[in-house]
Amino acid sequence: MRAPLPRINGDSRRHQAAQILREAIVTGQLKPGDRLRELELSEQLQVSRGPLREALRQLEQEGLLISYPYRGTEVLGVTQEEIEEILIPIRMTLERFAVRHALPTMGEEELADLEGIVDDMRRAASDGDGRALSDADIQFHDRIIEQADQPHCRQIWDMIQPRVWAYFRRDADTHASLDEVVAQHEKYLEALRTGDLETALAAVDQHLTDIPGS
Amino acid sequence: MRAPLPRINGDSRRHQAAQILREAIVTGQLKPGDRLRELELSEQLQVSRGPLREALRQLEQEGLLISYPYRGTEVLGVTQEEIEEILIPIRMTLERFAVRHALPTMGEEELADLEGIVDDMRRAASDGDGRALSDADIQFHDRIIEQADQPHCRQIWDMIQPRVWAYFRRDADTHASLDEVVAQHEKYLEALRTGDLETALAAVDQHLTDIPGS
DNA sequence: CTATCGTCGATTGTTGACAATCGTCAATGG
DNA sequence: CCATTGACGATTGTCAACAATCGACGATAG
Repeated sequence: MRAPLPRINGDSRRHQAAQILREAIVTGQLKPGDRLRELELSEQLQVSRGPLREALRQLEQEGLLISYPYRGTEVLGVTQEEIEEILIPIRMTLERFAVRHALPTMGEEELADLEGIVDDMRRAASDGDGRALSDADIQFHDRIIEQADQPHCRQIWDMIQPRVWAYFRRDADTHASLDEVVAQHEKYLEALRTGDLETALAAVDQHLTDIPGS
Repeated sequence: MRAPLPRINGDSRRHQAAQILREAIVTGQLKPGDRLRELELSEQLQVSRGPLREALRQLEQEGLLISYPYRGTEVLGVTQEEIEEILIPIRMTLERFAVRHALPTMGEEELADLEGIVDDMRRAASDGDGRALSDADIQFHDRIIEQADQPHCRQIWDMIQPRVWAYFRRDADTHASLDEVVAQHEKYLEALRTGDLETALAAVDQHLTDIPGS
């Protein structure tokens, strides 16, 4: 038994549609207040309305859309206050929990994976590619959540993360400098390497306090 | 213009199906590990598979179900650790935020509404009706969240609350006494009546610390 | 002129049939 | 006897047609 080769296309149409729409909202192609019509979308995405509707419901639960019965679905915004007072604190709760569970199970292999992601971040930063940096950033934290292997933690994470991501990509151009983001993750990873829980948790707190969007 | 008379049946079939299944899971009629088949459910609920699937996706996002592609959907449990380390802290974040927003907008009318719910709780407690007490409890907190009128807060609340509810109704019979629950809410309501933010927030903290499930 | 009511187009809600995928188990070959 | 493979039944994934509902507009009565 070995790891399966990369799947041809393991994602259901629902999943694909959700991903495309999420991307469009997060990158600002779809702006808060824009109305979405199911028929139009299903034609553009080459997906029937069945799976599309399920995708819309999912994005609704992710806080990116809001729908009104018989009257359509529209893109929902997030305020800075909601980000700071709700979403970031929840992220902190989740990531602290995740680290507590992930840390004991992290061997050299897992740490090397994270190091690889940080390498990607370094490349992206030196290329000035904010988009690639952001992707790697998300991947870094995703990996930690994944490693914790706690279904509810993972599930709530998937619910919270898109809102934060959307906010920082469309409403807040005032990012930390690219290099700063890389440096922060290097520090975070180093704390994980010590294997000491308190050190790691302190790194989580500092990381999310300094650059809350990443 | 007056408030519309109670709707004949304003809920879509998706909503109805979701509500029935949520209730069944929360009350323990459906237990963790039980497998759900779409065709069977759609026959029992008299709903076609389309809306049913959307309902299943919603309950999946609420953390009550988990589904595996082409292999079915099953009821998901919650561990005590997840409740204590993730769900209760998140509830605390949400309810503190909600109180901060709701308090300034609470007039005599809103406080009287809450008082009415507490009356219901008193009745339920003296009847020994734990189910009615639980319903009123949820309604009490729902009302506060509603009053805050913050879409993301409300939306995440709806995501978190069913898990907590399910846990305390099926896994933890060790409740506080019925009268204790009533007394706690009386104290909470009184703190809201003062109109002082710090007093109210302290009440939230104490409330969720003492009887975290309510 | 104004308010009410009926009609209509647009859009979402629902359905049942069809297609794709998975796990199982028996047949086959070594 | 064991491993591999192929076919089968069960179940979910997808689709396109049909029904229900909403908001808007214009006709009509006062």
